[in-house]
Amino acid sequence: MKQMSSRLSMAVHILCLIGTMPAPTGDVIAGSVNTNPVVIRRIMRMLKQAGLIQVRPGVGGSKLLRDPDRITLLDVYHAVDIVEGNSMFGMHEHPNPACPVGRMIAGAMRREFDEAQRAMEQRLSQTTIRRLMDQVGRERAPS
Amino acid sequence: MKQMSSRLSMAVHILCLIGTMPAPTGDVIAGSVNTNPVVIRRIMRMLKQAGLIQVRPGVGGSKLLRDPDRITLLDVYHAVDIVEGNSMFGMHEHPNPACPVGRMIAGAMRREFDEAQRAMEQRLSQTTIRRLMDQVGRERAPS
DNA sequence: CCTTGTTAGAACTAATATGGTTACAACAGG
DNA sequence: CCTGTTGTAACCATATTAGTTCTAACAAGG
Repeated sequence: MKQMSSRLSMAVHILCLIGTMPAPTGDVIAGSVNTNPVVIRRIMRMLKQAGLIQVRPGVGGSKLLRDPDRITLLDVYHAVDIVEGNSMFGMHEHPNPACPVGRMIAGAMRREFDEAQRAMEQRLSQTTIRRLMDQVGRERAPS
Repeated sequence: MKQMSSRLSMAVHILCLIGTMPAPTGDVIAGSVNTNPVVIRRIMRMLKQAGLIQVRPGVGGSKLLRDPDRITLLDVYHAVDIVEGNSMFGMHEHPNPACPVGRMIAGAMRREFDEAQRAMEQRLSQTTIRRLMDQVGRERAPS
């Protein structure tokens, strides 16, 4: 299976940077993430639309619109990793309705997949950007 | 984000069919899943390699190699939905080591993503093929 | 032996998502 | 006005996916 887009990890990286540095520009962020500034801008637009950050056009610089204690990985996930229909599990769409198994299997599977996804999202919602910022700071100290 | 491959849902469908019908051929299965037989064979090869089913070449027909009580959705997931490095969360690969955040963020995120994935897999491991077969049978009865 | 129905799999295609890149417009402050 | 920045469209190379065509191998019945 294909991995999830790395947009989520880049977005978390971006938020941690904005929470740590004073108003970094897109180019500075791109330098830390190590990618093209346009890629950063694309993701920052999604974070903006989700109400997580504010960006000053023209003059540059961005800041968090919410306390990092109140931004969870699930918030970021929803902001940047939108899946059609909100279900990450792809399903074959036209099982044969003439077959009893074909007719009933889709609904039964959907329920199980939804539960599995809910478990993942519940875990993501328990980690905040603050927590990651703290980890970065702590590991940095001993040097 | 792109949805996961529908191989997982097709594989579950296949296993439920094999557990329900007596030795269905690939074409019959393809009829119920409503796709090309080669797609079915591709998935069945993975299920074979995982030791979940046995297929009789030439003469046709397949059967489960394990009691459906002992096949979980996680088993099927592992059989067909292999992700490189076993991590479903893609991460940007070269954060700038010259930046404190860039240097430390990858490990911190990896831990959180792994936990989220574990939560999902744990939930998948709690549902068996038998359970889905039963649901199909039960819902079919009232007709 | 040979016909038939099947599994096995290589090779190819169209559609789609993705990260990256270039180019240019809009904007704000000195 | 000049400069550095954000905003965005357009395009590209790559990879995954489900699907398709085609051919070979195989096993059983006649």
